[in-house]
Amino acid sequence: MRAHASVLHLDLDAFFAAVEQRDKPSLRGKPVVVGGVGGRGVVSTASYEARVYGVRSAMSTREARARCPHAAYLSGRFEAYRSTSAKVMAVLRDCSPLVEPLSLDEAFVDLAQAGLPDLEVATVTALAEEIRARVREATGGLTASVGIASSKFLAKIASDLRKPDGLVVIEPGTELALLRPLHVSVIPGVGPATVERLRRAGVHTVEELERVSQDELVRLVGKAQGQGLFQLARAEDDRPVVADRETKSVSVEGTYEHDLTDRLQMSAIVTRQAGEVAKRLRSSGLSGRTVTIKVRLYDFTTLNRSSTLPAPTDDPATIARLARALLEDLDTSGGVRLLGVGVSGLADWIQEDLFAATGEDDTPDTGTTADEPAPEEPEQAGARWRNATWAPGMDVVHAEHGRGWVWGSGKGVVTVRFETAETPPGPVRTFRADDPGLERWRPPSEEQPAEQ
DNA sequence: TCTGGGGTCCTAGGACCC
DNA sequence: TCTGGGGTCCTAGGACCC
Repeated sequence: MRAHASVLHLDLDAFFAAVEQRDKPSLRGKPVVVGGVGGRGVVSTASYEARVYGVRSAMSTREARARCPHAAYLSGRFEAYRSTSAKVMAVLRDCSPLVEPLSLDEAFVDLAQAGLPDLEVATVTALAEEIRARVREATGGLTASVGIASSKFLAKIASDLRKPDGLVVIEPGTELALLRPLHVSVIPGVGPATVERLRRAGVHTVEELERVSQDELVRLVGKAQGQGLFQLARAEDDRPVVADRETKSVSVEGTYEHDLTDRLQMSAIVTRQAGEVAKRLRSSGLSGRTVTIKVRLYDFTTLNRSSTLPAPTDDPATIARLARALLEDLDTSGGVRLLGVGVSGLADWIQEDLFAATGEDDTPDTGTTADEPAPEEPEQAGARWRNATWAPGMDVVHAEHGRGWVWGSGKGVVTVRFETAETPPGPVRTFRADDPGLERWRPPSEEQPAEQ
């Protein structure tokens, strides 16, 4: 917690719906619901006119239609939201270099970096009003709610207190008085499951939370969350505003109007999704080692299966093969309502960079000869199959080879075998890592069926 | 024919290594 | 022929956020 109220949190009001009303004047003043419009859709954003009828985010669109049949139901135009968001973020970055976007419609701004003459309440209030006016101007009339306080935690709570189109500055020294009477659910990270656990322990308000020992909180909700709650209940929060947070994963998923039962169709879907993930990875200059599929069964049971490669990839065929192989191992006979593919373990370098760094000599430069024991850490360049991703220091090789994969492992030795997504692994062969035969090895590809 | 899509973070168990 | 402790990586699931 800082001595001054110098953390600002900005939240655009009913953002997606507000963009639609801005761009389509006939929708202004009327209930607008943005979200999935199909039979299994949910509400993403409801305009304030729709909220009057009890329509809320995350509600099924079916229920929203029952509550407010005359609303306009729109599936959303994310390009418009992205470009509008970019204008808002530009306004914020113009005020302070330290801006942390949380989503398209939310961001923290560190006012201690804004170059203000001081951080008194009157000064930051004037800046906040200026920001709100500039956001309105830059976006063609969108309103924002702003909170300013001595920490991220309190700034976020403050921006929620006077929605929509509100501004709340929590004066330093008054934080606990404001916080104590509030319900624990105002604390970010406290959702339905945590509310229920705390309720059973007789805890409803922040004031009651403050009376629980740290050990007891850890027992109730786990180590990380328990320690976090113990601090937040005392308004203790020193988390810095962080610009440029790195992407950790990229994923694509889809829920289908009717449960899927056809394995071939599912296979085709994850192949397409893998392609979309790869495209987005490439457009961001990213690649990742772990491929995950997500499968939601007919009964809403959700399964994740993942597999980690020895080196990052952004190759659609590699991601698709792995995703299909993971799908093969699941029993989907009861029907599948959702399928998804994701890549995590991201690096901002890709295979080619790794390769370039390890050298491309035709003859691996190794200090060992054939009759010396293999070194613990092989120093020669990796095997050079097409798209190979093995390099010195790595203990597994993974490479694309013709119509299948080569897998192998070892320290000083490399064990290789050939497989495709559709066939079991072929015979195993072992080479010393510096054996030139490794370079010449070819899979028994003629025996392998072609990939679909 | 309840229950999206894109994310982040945490927990827990097992494998493996030293 | 008994039995460690710590650290890291991987996998699976769950809570939560917008």
